[in-house]
Amino acid sequence: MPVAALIRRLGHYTHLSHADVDKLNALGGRERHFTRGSDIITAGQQLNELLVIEEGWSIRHKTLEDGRRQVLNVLLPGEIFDLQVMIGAKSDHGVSAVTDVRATVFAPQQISHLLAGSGTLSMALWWTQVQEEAFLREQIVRNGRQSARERIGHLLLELHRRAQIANMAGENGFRLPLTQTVIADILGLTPIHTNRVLRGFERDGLIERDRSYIAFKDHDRLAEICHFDPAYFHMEGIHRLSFGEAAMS
Amino acid sequence: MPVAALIRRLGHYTHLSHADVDKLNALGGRERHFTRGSDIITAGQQLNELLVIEEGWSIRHKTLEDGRRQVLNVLLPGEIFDLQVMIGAKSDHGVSAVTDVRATVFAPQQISHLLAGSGTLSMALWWTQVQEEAFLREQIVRNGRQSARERIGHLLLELHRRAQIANMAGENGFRLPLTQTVIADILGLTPIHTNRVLRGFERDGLIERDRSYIAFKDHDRLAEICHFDPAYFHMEGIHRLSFGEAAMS
DNA sequence: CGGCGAGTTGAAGAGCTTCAAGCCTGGTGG
DNA sequence: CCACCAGGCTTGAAGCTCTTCAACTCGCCG
Repeated sequence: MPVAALIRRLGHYTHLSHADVDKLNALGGRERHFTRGSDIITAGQQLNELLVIEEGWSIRHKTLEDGRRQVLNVLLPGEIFDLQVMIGAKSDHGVSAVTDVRATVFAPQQISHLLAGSGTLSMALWWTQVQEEAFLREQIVRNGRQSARERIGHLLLELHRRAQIANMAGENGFRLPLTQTVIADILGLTPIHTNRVLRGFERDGLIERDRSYIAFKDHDRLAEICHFDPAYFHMEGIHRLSFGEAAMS
Repeated sequence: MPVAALIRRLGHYTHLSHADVDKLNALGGRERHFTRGSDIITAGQQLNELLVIEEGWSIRHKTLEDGRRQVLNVLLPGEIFDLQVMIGAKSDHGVSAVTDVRATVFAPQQISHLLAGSGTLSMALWWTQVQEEAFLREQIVRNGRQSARERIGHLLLELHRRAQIANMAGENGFRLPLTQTVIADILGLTPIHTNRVLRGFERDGLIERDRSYIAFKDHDRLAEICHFDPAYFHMEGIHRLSFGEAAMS
């Protein structure tokens, strides 16, 4: 099952037929491993293969000459089918593994054929793109107009939900293998301040932490404080098959 | 020429054959006008038509319950072919006209057929998506890790370049019909501070302003101060036709 | 047992916001 | 033709959030 994580993710919002699942599994693809801290994609690199994360956490990021780093998004299993590959562009940002990562690598042509061959799968893959773009937009709103407290709470709630979709989280808690420095780089803050806010959440009885594990003690109140509304996840499913129909015709 | 702006934009990075241009023009599409300040797309709206801006400036934006607004991106002529439409999703953000806007409206099926029918056009349209996603990413880095001064300069340089691509700007200046409040909402700042920084740029001889016109007096120095590197525009052109080939097969 | 990466805490200060008020410009109506 | 109004721009002063600098602690692995 080289793309089990992708199949699981797609299954959360659409029904894949056995035939579709078979097509995905038949893709084959090469398995690759990345160790904690290593680069999966380097900024400026010519993209000629397509990657799907199977296991582990990674981040898209960009660094200024003076060393300031901004994390663009966190990548979980089932994610990272990148449009940039489809036009053979150079990557404008890097991707790094924050834990050990297992991924499956495809040739872009394999995906092209998939898109041309199944309406449902085409839609499903466009949906993954729509969702990732939505995460980027939410990141802009969060970092642009929310306070440090709101940002950190909002991020925790988003990652918890995404971890659930990837089958990596329970009802009220999850393992978050990101250092406070990485969290700060996601949110445009300093690690020091990130630390203070997290401790504040604990003091206020909103969360509990044990090593990398985060437990929500009052999920609803936290969601209210942070204005967390997961509508941007676009989980409502597909409503039209416009592109798929055309691709099949 | 209902899609002249789109054709112009695509021509900046790839060569469209006469046949391709004819196909684009044959799309027809319905012309729509929006007055300054009106909504083009409302957050939560079910998307069932596809829009290309022909003339005027607009913004993607999202507003929190308490009124704080964040602008996600600025849209110029030739832009806004939105993946969300292709899967019939509800929009997770609004789009508003900041000047009077003229746009062309298509049915998603028209674009589907286009994608299935021409490799070059498919690639060209994917490229527009790649570029828009790159603008979002750059927005995250800018707002997350740059100072107010850097952000404002960087934004001015980006918009100038994009205005050039849309044939709306000269070598060293352009008309920027955004109020300082909108600029502040793009950059996650207050209009007051935005004003102070702009005046500071004038005092330092970096720019001159006359009503909505911005002139760069020392473009290179400003670009250096703001770490502006337009690599993220992805203007280097297309290197592979993987998707297009498949779509044509 | 020593060292390293990550987390924690304190104190001082910078950058940006908030509140408040005045000004300028273009458009409107008497 | 000009008074007036509204929206946007400008400036000042005070204050808060977050950063910066510095030091110490904790847990883990060799």
